[in-house]
Amino acid sequence: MIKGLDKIRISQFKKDLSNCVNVKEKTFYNKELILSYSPIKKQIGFITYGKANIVKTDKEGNTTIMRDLKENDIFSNLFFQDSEDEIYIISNEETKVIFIDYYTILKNCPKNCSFHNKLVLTLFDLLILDNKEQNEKIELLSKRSVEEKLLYFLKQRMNENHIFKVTTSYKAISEYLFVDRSNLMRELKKMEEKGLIERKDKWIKILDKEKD
Amino acid sequence: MIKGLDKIRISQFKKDLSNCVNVKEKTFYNKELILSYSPIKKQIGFITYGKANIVKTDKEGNTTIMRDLKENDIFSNLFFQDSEDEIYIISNEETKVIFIDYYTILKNCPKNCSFHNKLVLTLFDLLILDNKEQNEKIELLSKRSVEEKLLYFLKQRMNENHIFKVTTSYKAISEYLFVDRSNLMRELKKMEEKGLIERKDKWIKILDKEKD
DNA sequence: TATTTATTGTTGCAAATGCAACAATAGTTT
DNA sequence: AAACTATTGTTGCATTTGCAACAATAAATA
Repeated sequence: MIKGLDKIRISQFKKDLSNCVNVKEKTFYNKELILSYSPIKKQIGFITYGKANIVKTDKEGNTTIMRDLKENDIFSNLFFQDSEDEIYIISNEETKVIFIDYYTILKNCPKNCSFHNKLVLTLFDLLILDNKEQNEKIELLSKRSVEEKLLYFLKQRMNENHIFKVTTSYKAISEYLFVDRSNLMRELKKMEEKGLIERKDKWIKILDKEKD
Repeated sequence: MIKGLDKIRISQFKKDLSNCVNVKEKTFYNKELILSYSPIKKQIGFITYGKANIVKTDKEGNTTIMRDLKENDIFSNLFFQDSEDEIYIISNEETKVIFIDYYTILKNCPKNCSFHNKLVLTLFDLLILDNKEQNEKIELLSKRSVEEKLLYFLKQRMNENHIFKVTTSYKAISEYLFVDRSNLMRELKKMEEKGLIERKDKWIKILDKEKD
């Protein structure tokens, strides 16, 4: 899960955080607004528990899921562009988040504590991780067909037994892939006929046909 | 151009860099390999001059342009996933790059200099900027039609007079948008007929029809 | 439990897209 | 200048896609 950062370091990070800067952990329930764009209040959030989505709403009111966020993921309204579309972070279930004010990171620690530097370095690592995940999404969206998008998505998320369980909904997946839902269903059927996948309700087994 | 970081800070950053850690500025000419994926040598690059592309090549040999990079942009092989596809950074013209070894940033500065902390903070800011640009690319790719993709792309890059000059080629743009080139040309013609744009060779004028 | 709401599954159809193939230019090299 | 190469412009066509509309389930709520 966390490749670049080990768990010990993460848990130490959480402890250091409260030592060093003023942080508050907040709990959100399903479908609550965690953070939205703000040109003034720049915050970094760190998910300690649960799941959330970065959701975009354009001026016509169409919403799309930009990113999936999970435990140990970092996010910030710093990342959002000043745009016509509105971007929110919405909890997907009970979610706990630590908020860190951006400017308290930038300025030197008032307590001059040794944590501060470490804090920045860890945030740095987390940012790099986030960057990687964004790259992944760009790769996903670079796929030309729904089949390719879906296969990439599934392979990225399947377990050791090549099984992926739809925990959200097919609707949510279609939004994440930016494709039409009904077409996604049609494509799923085609892929099953082709022998690329097997499907039972919300379980999808990816049959690795691609050996070269 | 650089919104979050002012120019003074960037130029100070460059000076500090050479004071603090071992850096080398390298010059690349057109279409040279600047950086590729490496699980061992983790480097961060900072473009001081010129333009470059992040280019992906899949196992079938299809190449696509993942990102555009320009002066003051940051990049790193840290951002790349361990994947079947190969990712390179290629210069697009004469390009100067400062390389910083990732691990020299993480460990404390041997000289214990005050620059070190500032260095990390600036890198932090640059990473956030990069993150924003990635978000922009995700937004671009989230558009469903070629017309929408193209309009988003053009509006993002047009000057005050609503003019965009194709400095690279239409081919390169089609690769950047992950769409078929011939279709892009067709779409350009349609958009001209619709009165959305005006076009003369490599100049495109975006006519802002969208007033609500 | 009955009712309401959300999701899933299906299909016809028009529109958009990618592909292939080729001509016309523009740009480069010999 | 001639030859070569890369880019641009065009088109027909098969395929893919999104849209709309509706039925069948499943899930949530009264």
